[in-house]
Parts: sequence; C-alpha cells; structure tokens
Amino acid sequence: MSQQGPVRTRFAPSPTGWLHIGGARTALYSFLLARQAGGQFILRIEDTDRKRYVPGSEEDLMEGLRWLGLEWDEGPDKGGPYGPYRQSERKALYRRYAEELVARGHAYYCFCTPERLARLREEQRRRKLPPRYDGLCRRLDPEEARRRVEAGESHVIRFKAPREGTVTAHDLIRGDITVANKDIDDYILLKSDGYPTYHLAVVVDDHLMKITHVLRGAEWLGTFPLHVHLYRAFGWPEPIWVHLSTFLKPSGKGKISKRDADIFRKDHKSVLIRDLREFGYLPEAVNNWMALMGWSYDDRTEFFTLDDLIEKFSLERLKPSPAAVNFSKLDHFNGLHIRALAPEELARRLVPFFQKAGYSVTPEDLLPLIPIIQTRLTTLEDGPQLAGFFFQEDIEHPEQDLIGDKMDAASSYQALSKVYQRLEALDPWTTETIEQVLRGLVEELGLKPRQLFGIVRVAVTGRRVSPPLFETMALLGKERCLRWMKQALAALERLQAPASPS
RNA sequence: GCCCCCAUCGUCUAAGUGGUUAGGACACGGGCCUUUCAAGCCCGCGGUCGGGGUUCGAGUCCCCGUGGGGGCACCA
Repeated sequence: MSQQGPVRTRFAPSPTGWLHIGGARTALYSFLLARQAGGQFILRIEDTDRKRYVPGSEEDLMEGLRWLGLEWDEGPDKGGPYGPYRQSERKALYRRYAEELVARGHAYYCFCTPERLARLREEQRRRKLPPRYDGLCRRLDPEEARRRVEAGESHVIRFKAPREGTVTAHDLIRGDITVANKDIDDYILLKSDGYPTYHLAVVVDDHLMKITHVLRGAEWLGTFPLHVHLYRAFGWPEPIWVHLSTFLKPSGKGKISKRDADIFRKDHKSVLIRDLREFGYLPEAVNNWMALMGWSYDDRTEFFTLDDLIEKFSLERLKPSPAAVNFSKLDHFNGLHIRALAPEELARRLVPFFQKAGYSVTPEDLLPLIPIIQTRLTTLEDGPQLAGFFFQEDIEHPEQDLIGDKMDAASSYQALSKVYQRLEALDPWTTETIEQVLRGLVEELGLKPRQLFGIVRVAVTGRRVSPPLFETMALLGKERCLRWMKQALAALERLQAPASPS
C-alpha cells in the first residue's frame, strides 16, 4: 500500500458526452470500493478541453450517477475539503506544478508551433517512424527559455522523459508492466492556453485529493508508465492502479462505435445510461449487469442488489480481458429485479411509462394490476403495452382474431353470444364466478378451453396476448366487458355476412 | 511502422498456491405446467485459439505463433 488513510476513490469524467456503461461501470466499482471501506467517493469533472465541452453533459453525468444510486461524497455541486472539483476552476494550480517540474529538471519549455509538430509527424509517418517529439526545445538553454517565456512567447511545458532504462508500473489486475523509457514521448503537460493536459491534471488532482485507488479504463494503460514517471518526478506516493477492461460490441468483435450505438437504440437497447432509464430498465438491473462484466463473485451467484455489491465486491476478482456487452442478459436481470420489487414500488415506477403512453394513472390505479403483470414485464416500457387497455374507454377488435382456433365466424359468434348472456346475468362479478361460468360453458359448448377463452380474450382486451383472462375481466369490470363483447359480437356478425357491394 | 494489454461454450464467467466426468448464467432447442403470453421447473446443445516446451500430471507455468483490443494530439 502506497498511501495510508481512508480509502478514497473518484470518478473523473470529462463533460464531452453522455454517461455510458463504460464510465458508469468505472463509477460503480469506485463507489463500491469506497463504500465497503467506509471511505469517500469523489466526483471530479475533467473539463480542461474547452473545445470539446458538450453543454448539458455535466448534468447528464450527475443525473445518471444519481439514478444508479452512486451518490458521491465530494463533488462540484456539493463541495468538499479538496475542492474545487472542476478542473477548469483549478487552472492556476497546474501551472505551479508544471513549473515545479521544470525547476527540478523533469520538464522543459517548448516553443514549437502546432504547424511544425504537424510537419514533424507527417515526416515521421512517411518514414514509418513512430510519431514522437524530436526534442528540439529540450536542448534549449534553460535560461534562454525562461527569458522567452517571460517575454510572453507562446509555449507549452513538456515532460522530459528519460532516454534510457525502463519503468515498471504496477497494475493491480495485470501485475507489473515494464516499458522502455525510449518509447515514452515528451508529452505535453501544460498547453499553450495554460490548461493542463490529462496527464498533468490527473496526477496533480489525484494526489491533492488524496485518492488511494485509481480505477479507470484500460485505454489509459498506454500512458500509465508516464503517469508513474510523474509521480516519481514529484516525489509523491503512488495510488493503487486499477485499469478496467474495455467493453466490446455484442458480437465480441471490436469496440462499440457510434454507428453500433445508433443501431442498438432502434431496438431500445443502448449503452447510454439516460437511454436505459428511458427504455424502462431499472437502475438495480443496470448495476447488476454492469458489475458482472469484468467481475464475478463465485461460480453461481449472479443476482446482486447495490447493497450486496457493496458487501461482496472485491478488486481481486476483477478480470483483465475485454467483455462483450450482452443486452439479452440485461433483459434477464431487468426481469429478475422487476419481480423482486414490492408491488407498491413497481406500481410507482410504472407510472411515468403509462403517462408517456398517454394514460394518466396513479400508483393506486396500477396497484391492482401488479399481481397479473409483474412476471410478464421485461422492461417498465412493457407495462402500457401489456395493460394499457385497462385505462381505455374503448378498444379496437382485430376482427380476424375474434375467430376461435379451428373455428369459423358463425361458431365463434354463437359461442361468444352465449358467454355474453351468461355473464350479463352474473352476480357477483369476481375472478372466481367468471371462471366458473366460462369453464362451464367450455363443457357445455364442447369446445377446448383455448378456443373459447381465446375468443373472449380478444373480445375483452382486443389482443391475442393478455394477462390471465379471469383476473383481467374481474379488474375490467362487468360494464366494460359486456360493452366490448357486444362490439365484438357486432364485428363477428359482419364477418358472417360480408356486406355486398352497394 | 512502433508500444502496451488480453485469450475457457455464441456471450458473461467459475475452476484460491498445476491434481476427478472443465461448473454456473444468458441465449438457443426440447419437455412439464397451462386459457394466451410470461414466470417457474426439468432435460439437451455447446468451450480451454494453435504449436512447442516444463512436469508423473497443464485451462492453470514458460516460449513462439495467431486472433482481438487499446494507444502513438497543445483530446480525455
């Protein structure tokens, strides 16, 4: 362990887009680690590139994290002892640290223009050389460089990477990673606009904020040794480094592109947290799903609540290999967590989805339906689709569907009118009495249950697929059942005697 | 072109320091239940990337291939 004190982790996104499962999973693990150790989870916004700032993304990040239940202890909106937590508000700080590195001989001023650097890279590309800074300004006399800086000349500060030897960086899940120093470029630490690059900012802030475990995506593995160099140049103790595996597209072939993401969305699948929320996924399910991509508890346990995860998560069981996202597994987890919800809670969560579909309902309206729809939902979005007719004054009857299995319009009409007569006289109107009547009629009419119930189902719901029939009818009420059956009978009548052309 | 990482069923994964028929989940196929659709239960299909080593013994350790991923910006 390189640092002592409480466990402190952070999620440090840049506000350049919407929160996606890659970032959210990093946040989740970081949150879990802090919570289980009784430490702090920090949110830090890395907005040092003003050109790439996407308005609204910071809000999206926070809303997404809160929706998932990953509340932070310190962050831009709530402050904390090591603030500010937005890098653009810490700008002055970075220059000081960059200058310190120059003073210690670990960095230098560079006056090369972007144009010269572009030409240099082009030249190197042509000669099939690795693109790298050629060290022109590294050879400048420090005194002269300082004079030029003081004269106001545009410049950056670069890291003076050692030219010989190797560095060994230790990643918790991969072990030691050793690279030759000659393969490390003289990275820019401070840009000409005075903002730091990621490399400087992340090191300075993680140190100042006393971060003990750095969890981040595997895309940082390449510059990981540079960061280790920086810690050593500053003389700071390193945090524990954990580079999380990347996510691949469902086929396992390649990472997820913007185009892939658009294709998923058409099918109401998405890698964006805001979409998953909108598409009717539960935060519980999303967390469960994300947690298991790259981590496992044992050889059988798969259902986890956030509290379970706080208790059971461990860095030791993280995997280094990339994982393909599996949306059918998300569906599976969503069904599991929907079924685990208390009826009142499910009713409450379903409300916005019914409202969006045009049904103005309250949780109380929905509650009686829960017992018959809970096992039938994959997403909350399925709610109105499955049970919207409960809140309609009228329904449509697809006429052909009113004809029973292996029957014709005439016999279906006969059967349904019999049902109508008996139910009209039924009192009281309950699941049990309805079932009694209908089962009696099955017998009496010599039909199969599926034939008669099928006809009635379409008559009273307008659909071939519905929640269980008797419960549905009881909930619908006698008046609507009779009215809709009457309409169905009229439709069957029309089918028997097709209107002759007039 | 250079550097780094990874490798068990289609997919997510288990098999602490090498030791039985490589286990579970999703998906898929079949069955049970059954008024539809689900849920639930049962059964099945299916895997250690290839080649060399080390060893009595390799999914597990080493090397080489191959495949995949990431990086090589005054972006993060």
